Amino acid sequence: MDKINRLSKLPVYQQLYDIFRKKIDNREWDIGDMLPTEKELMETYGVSRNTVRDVLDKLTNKGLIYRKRALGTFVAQPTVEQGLVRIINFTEDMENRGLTPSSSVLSSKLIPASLEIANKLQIAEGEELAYLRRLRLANNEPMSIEDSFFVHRYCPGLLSRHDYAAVSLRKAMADDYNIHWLHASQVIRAIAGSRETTKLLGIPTHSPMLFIERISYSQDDIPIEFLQISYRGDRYSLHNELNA
Amino acid sequence: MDKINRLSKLPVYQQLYDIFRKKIDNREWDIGDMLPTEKELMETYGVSRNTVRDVLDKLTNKGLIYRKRALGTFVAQPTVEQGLVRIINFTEDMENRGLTPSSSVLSSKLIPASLEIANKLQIAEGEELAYLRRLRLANNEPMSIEDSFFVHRYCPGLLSRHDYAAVSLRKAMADDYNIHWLHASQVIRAIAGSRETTKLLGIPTHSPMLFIERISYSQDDIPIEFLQISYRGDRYSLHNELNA
DNA sequence: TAGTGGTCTAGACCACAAA
DNA sequence: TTGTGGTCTAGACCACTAA
Repeated sequence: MDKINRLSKLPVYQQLYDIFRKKIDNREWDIGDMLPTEKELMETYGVSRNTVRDVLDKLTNKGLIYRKRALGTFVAQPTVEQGLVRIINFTEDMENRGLTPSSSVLSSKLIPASLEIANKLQIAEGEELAYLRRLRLANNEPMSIEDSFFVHRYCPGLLSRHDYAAVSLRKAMADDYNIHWLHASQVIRAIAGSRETTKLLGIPTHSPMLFIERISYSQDDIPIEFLQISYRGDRYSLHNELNA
Repeated sequence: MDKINRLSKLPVYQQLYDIFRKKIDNREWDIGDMLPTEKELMETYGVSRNTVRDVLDKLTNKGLIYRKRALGTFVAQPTVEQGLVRIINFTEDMENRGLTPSSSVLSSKLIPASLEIANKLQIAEGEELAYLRRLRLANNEPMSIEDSFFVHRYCPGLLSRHDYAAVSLRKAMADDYNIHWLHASQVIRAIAGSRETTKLLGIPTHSPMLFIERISYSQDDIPIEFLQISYRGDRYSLHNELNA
């Protein structure tokens, strides 16, 4: 049973957020279920209504729950558009789309940073980068080519630690180097696929591709990874919701 | 001078939000400026601190302001990524990018809904649509082709009311039919430009294009407009921020 | 030390949906 | 009518930054 620890350094609302978040992830509160009323939550956790509401507001903003006046608070259907809001990896992305992901490593080596990449990662030209090129598949059909560039100084030996056809880079960064992504900045474009890329994906030369470039920042707000993804235009699209 | 009207049907926080929003838009509170302290805002508008904070929280979530503990609250730099979060029109989008927008109308007529469009707009196949095709330019260079389809029943006579090379459709819908966009749902893809589209844009046939399809909903949550935009891949890209 | 935002409490009354 | 979430108040103490 989760309780609020008044002696913890974490604020009450943060602890409560984590508790609720876990219940939703566990399906203890399942999709469509009504949460306990605000009054019940106050009593269960011994906090004031404003604190409960503060937490529910945050979960509402994240799209995890929704409220119906006079009816209650409910667990929301997970949205599919998170690839444009939350950092998710290829595996999670494909599973959201009901596809089975797999990968193969095409290249894995240390290289010096080009001027362009050095600028994006705020490092010196020529600094050592860990470079990984992977082919991504969905239901065993090629979906995209991913080129990852890591500042090697922050994750020495990264490339030889795991087989990245099976292990997620995100997990390796977290477990081995205690680096967690805080946020990322990305640009989305349409390009004509290069001869090399289209050949790897088994599509005609110059086929249109959705091209994403992303810079990811660690919890200390340091840019660590530069990522280029070329998605097949015929298989991949992005969805999102806009507000007024 | 803006005051809170206690007799208004609008809640206090909503009025306060509108007041603050207007001050930011007017540059009365300019970018980087420190806002009055929470205490001052309480006194100026005669509301409690929680209400002030509630409003500042909402503005923070929208990215319009940011807070620095012990220092104050400040007006944020406008972000350029709003095209992936907020509904904005071509004019606003180009101005955000520092470009000068212009338009020309290529076609304007009533047509029956195809099955595909009828499904997206939740109407019967063959129902009358107002169709408008426009060429969009930035700094007098072609940027995109926009095809708009409106359910004509909700905006009879739309096409003959204004010259849509100059007047925004959004403004016409609001002023003439009292229809305001509540939200929209869109899909982003990379496609090869058709012979017709590329010719209109003055680029090689089959050039890659960023293709956006959007369904926009009125304040009553009724789908009113279906929009297809083909952006030149060499001139247009989307930026956004992701969180963990 | 003074002043800021960050967190939290204990109440109050209102608006809406369902029985 | 009952019970829900929506709005609002008045206060308290804490944590951080700058002088």
